[in-house]
Amino acid sequence: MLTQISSAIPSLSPSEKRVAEWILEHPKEATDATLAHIAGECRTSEPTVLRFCRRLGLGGFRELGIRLAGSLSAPGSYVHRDVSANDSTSDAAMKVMDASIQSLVEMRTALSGMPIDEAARAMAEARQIAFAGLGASGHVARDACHKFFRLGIPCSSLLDTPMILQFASIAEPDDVLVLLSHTGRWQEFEQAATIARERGATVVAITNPESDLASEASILFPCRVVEDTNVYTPMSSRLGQLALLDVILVALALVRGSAATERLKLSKDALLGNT
Amino acid sequence: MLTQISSAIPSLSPSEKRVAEWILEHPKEATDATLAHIAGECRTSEPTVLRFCRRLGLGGFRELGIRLAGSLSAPGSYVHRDVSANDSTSDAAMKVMDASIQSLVEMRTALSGMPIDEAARAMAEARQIAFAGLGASGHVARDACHKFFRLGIPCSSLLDTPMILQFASIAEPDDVLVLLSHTGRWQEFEQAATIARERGATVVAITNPESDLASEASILFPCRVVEDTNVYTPMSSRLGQLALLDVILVALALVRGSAATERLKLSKDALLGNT
DNA sequence: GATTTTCCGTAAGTTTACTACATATTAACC
DNA sequence: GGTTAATATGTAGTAAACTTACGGAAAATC
Repeated sequence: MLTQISSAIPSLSPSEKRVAEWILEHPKEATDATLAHIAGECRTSEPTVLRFCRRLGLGGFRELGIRLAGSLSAPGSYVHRDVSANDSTSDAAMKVMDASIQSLVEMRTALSGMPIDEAARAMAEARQIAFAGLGASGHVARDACHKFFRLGIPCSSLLDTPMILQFASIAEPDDVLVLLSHTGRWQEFEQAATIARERGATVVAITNPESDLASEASILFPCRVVEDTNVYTPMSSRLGQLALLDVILVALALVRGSAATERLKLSKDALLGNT
Repeated sequence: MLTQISSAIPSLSPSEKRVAEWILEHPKEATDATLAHIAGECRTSEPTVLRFCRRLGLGGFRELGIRLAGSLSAPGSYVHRDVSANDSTSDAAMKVMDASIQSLVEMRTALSGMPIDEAARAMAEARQIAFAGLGASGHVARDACHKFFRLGIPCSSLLDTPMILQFASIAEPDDVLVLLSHTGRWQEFEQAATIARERGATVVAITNPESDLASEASILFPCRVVEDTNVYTPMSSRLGQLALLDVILVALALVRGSAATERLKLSKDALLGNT
């Protein structure tokens, strides 16, 4: 918002410019200021201030305060900043946490465009679900397997390419194969997806939407990879994937209704006070 | 602000409670809503809404919108609200993500009180590191093992109690044993910690600070468990643990300096464009 | 069962945001 | 250089918003 204002300054009329500058200098004060107050401070009239708001694409003056307050408390919160070798440990720690939080926040906003319902419905009727992933994604697959298993659905995790291909070639129409891959560049994944679909199974892909794998999937969860140029930065996108699977799990539990809920409860009770 | 509202609910009168709940359910809408609109939605009168604002320590209604807008884009805007059976899928999805983000944010603030430096130094000089965890924590252990291994340090993951005890009983002074347990109530963990310490090894515990295990550890990372009463809510604290291990990893890399960095880079290059 | 306290809504008052119109100022063009 | 068009700015008014004051109802207390 503040940057938006400053970039709009050149195209503003003289008195509107004064308004813009005053707001940039006193953003805090501007949030709860009244139209008359700002007009007075800028030695101009109320309609001018209002016109200034309109020119920014705002609906009215009230919206200015809201938007201003929003971008005021947001500033730089959880931006992804690279860790450098001469950071103190606590600086680095904060940066890593920020990056992780950031990736979850991004995942959250991306959620609205994802076929969660579709996936949940497909899984609800599945005979079995297999989660496939290599390397870091393998851990996610294993974790997912463990979680979905608690709903009472037969699950397995496939952690190497031969296993994945084998599963695909014996898949049946009511099986669901979930493929986890950050870039989607392993050719074997694409192959497995094709084979499994030919056999009528549902293929869910959690991967880069531009990859070949993505185009082969029945249901696609697009997850863009953040280019990690920095060596210190760990794969925080992995956290996003884990959270995404949590989301799908809960959606599935909702679709399946009371039976699933009951199973979740039982497995939770069995552990009560442990792990 | 949102957390402030939800924590104030018990001390509110019935109709004010309705206002609070409506705002928590429609925080976005509430930012630019008018007094009359909220009153209508909650089937109450305008003064009631205003009194609600005052009770929160706000100067007036206008301030509510501002503060709300602020905390919506701010760090702590992700309140933990339980998923209920009649939530829509997308509502539930958002709630799950919010809970996950929330747990990371909490972890972030807790970070300052954690012995990251100490752990990193101990690990930097270690002959080997073992990560132990059961169930869900087992996945975290395996994940950690995989990550730390990339620094060039011999690592192993211990996923059942016999293995953990065995490791403890053959541990050597420059070994590091990392014990992962949400509640810290498994007695075997406590035993393992005692044995390993007797043999001179360093025991790092990531667990509930009130547990017996916590008191046996050489280095303690206190992680409080959120009492998950709701069946739908998955263990989002697991994400916090994963992120914490990322943090320790980076700290370790910083302590070890260029050699470790180089190894990280190599293992990343080997995967370039994959996984 | 009476009395006090708290809660809530009606109605009035005041401020605030917004609109319509009029005037000044600048820019363009003949 | 004067006239016209266009834009920029201000004034006045209006409708809607926020706030206050007061009175009645419900709940709690004695």
